[in-house]
Amino acid sequence: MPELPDVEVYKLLVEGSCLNRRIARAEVLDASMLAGIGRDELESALRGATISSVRRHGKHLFIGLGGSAWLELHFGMTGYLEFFPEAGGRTKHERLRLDFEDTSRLVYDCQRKLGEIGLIDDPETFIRQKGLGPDPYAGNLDRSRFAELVSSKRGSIKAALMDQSLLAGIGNVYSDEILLAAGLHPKAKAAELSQEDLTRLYEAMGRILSGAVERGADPGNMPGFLVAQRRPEGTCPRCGGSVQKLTVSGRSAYLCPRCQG
DNA sequence: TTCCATGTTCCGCA
DNA sequence: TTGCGGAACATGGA
Repeated sequence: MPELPDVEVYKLLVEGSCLNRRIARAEVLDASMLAGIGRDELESALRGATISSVRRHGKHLFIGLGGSAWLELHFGMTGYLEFFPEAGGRTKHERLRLDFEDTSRLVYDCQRKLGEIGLIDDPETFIRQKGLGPDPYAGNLDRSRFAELVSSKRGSIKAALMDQSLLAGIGNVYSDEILLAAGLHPKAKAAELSQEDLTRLYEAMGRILSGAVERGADPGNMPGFLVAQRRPEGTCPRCGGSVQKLTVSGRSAYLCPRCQG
């Protein structure tokens, strides 16, 4: 589920397990996922590099390779990272494998291949070129700026939250979580929200994103969240009522009609 | 077999 | 100009 909280968890994983490790061997297992670089070029850029830092903006992860190069990862709908302390760890749909000198291994897996693997010089430039909006995690975006951005959109509030050029990192699942926590209907017009609505929304966003990261963004370990109820017969984690499914701006939206009337 | 899926991008149409 | 619906991408589970 690679939205902001998931990618933040991957960032913490790489920071906790790969920092200062030197890559002995890099293997691209599916070159069709590479963006703007060839297999040989990427593998040789990775080989011998030491992981020096990790950054995240929205749904993008940037792994510093020392010097001025960064490995850039996007996870599409099905991508994830897994770290293996021992040699030989495998996952089902490996697309990139980094073997460190101490035989530990980091695998990028992406079943549906809708993600992206790239090599960039500078995250700031990349973010600008992609046209990504500010990242709303952990106080990176203040309330008044958030209100200004959201109010500037003409469409639904759900579409606004998911617009990566407005705010980077919120996708379909977390937009639903945030709207339930704020008690706002996904089809409400962004530009028509009151200051009180915007404040509730901002605070709900902060709580949901931080809460999800604290729980490892694991749907099986997120009591009080809507994520496990995205199904027929799902019940609202706040009031116990039935969850409703709608299509909003082309995506499936789950909501509680009672809490989000 | 058909429908659906956490993302992004492009096209046509309001 | 903005936004929406639909399709495409690639793959697999229900």
